[in-house]
Amino acid sequence: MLRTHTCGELRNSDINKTITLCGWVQKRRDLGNLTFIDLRDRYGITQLTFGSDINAELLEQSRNLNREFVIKVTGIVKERENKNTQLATGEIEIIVQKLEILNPAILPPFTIEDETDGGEELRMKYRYLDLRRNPLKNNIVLRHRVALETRKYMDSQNFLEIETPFLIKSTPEGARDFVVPSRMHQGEFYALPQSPQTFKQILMVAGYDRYFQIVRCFRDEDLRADRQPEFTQIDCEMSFIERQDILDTFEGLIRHLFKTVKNISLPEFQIMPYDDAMDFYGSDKPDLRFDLKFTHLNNTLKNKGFKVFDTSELVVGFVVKGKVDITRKQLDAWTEFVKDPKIGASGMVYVKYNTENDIKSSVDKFFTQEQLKETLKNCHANAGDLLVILAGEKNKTLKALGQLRLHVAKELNLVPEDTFACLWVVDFPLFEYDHAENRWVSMHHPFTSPNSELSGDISLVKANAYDMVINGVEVGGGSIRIHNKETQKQIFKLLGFNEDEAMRQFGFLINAFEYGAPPHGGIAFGFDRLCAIMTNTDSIRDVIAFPKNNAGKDTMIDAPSYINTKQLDELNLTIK
RNA sequence: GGUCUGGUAGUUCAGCUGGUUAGAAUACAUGCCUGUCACGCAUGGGGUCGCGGGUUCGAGUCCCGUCCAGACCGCCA
Repeated sequence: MLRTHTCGELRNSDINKTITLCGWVQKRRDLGNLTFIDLRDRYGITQLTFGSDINAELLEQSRNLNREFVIKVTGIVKERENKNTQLATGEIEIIVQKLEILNPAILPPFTIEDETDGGEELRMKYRYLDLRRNPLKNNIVLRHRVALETRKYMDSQNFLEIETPFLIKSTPEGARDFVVPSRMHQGEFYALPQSPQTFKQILMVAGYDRYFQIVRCFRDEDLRADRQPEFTQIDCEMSFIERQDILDTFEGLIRHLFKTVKNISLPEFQIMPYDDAMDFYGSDKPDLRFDLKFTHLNNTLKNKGFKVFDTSELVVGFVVKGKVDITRKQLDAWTEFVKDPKIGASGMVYVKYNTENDIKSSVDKFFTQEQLKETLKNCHANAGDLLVILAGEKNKTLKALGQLRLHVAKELNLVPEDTFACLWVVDFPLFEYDHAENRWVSMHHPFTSPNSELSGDISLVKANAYDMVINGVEVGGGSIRIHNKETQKQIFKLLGFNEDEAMRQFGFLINAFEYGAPPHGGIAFGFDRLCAIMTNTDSIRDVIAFPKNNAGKDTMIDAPSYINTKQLDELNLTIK
């Protein structure tokens, strides 16, 4: 060992000890005949002191120490004349007796500080420097602890962590696969798994009735702040269970993680049907940290002579408490927001509940004070509250109002910090219609079991599926699976697979089910998203050591990149 | 595939309706300084204004194209 201690651990109790530290030069403060150096490692910062009255030669050498030099010092721990309460080691300093430069460093392109001056692009290219910074380091440490506590909890619940292959078979359903050409079987390709879905179900058939894995998954789709081409899931599956067992087990996991990692005791999770989530929050992943719950207003506002409402399938709104004095300018901005083509509403109506006898709205011409008052009463509004209303085609309007709800909450600072609103959303539709492909597709995946018979209007069939939502982010989702061959065939048929095709793609699973498949179900958590929520960051890049950028590139190693002709020849591939 | 925003010193940015030698902060270098911890003070170096084309007497600024980055839509069973 080159060192006796780390830069984060020396305290008053260590005074007069001779110690050796290694680390990076964070900062030099040169006062002439006295120089201070902040020495940094993973554990913290310790101040080194060089003085002309201690050792003039060393003082001279200390002047050569620039930012990010890697050095080793031996010295005596002394109590500081001026203590620094900001620093864990702020009561002591090291009077250096011996200095060794282990490695000099060139000037870093941005400052290695909590508040760095570096932009995103530079920080990605020099990720090893970015990772030296506390905010990122703390995230990486938290991620480790979340993984560790996940394993502890899952083990305590009798789950086995079992690895599944990365080189598997491509299936056209769902997201695009990353493919890997096979050299030994030219013209054939492996696919990287989008999830270990089929393998974990086969493990259930194999009798490993409680499986989990912290596993990398791959999807070749466009990226977002919360989407990476490779990402990590906590993938889980259980046999001989019902939905409630899954909800209990994994609410337990999340509760354990928040307790052990953040010392937060989460309240009990709400269970909300998908239809309610859409009807009252306009989202299948409602953010329940704030209210702004919708009220449906067809009864009070439709067929009263206002054409826009009368011709709309749905009139719906939400109350913003105490915001009656909001400016016209802001209301106009909200209107513009919902009229944006990607939101898609055609306008916004507001009602200002000034006092009992003074109600002002943008539709005063069409409604009486009494009608407006009744509407406000319906919404449980009080004097001083503001009501905003959208109208139009039902699903579109609900989603638009849901977007406005998030926008308003953010703009008016209605989102409390350090709060975690967790819920289960259940009873999703089993299918949704893909207008681009003109066919029904699974909303979750084709192994999800239905809640009812597969007859009649299949758009009404609910899935035995569930999502866990925290602060408006879908952190996990799963379902009770189909373990019955006939149901599975029926689903494939409804999805437009012919039997040959289904057998070619999923024959191994269908065959396995014939050898005694237990009733089973599972869930997968987005590990990166979970860590992002626990660290209060918006981008999962901040909790991944080496993420890809917006375009799916790793700018540090410069990937993806071209391969040479020899490699292409071996694979019998040509680039067009 | 699309929409929007941005690209100016090592870095983060300012630079108005086009008009002298493109600025600030910070970083860096040199000098001074014995209690700093965002140390201080003084001095100094540092620019292909992303790239290409166009308009103009004149372009960092306007127009077209292109590249790069970020956010979003599509997409993500």
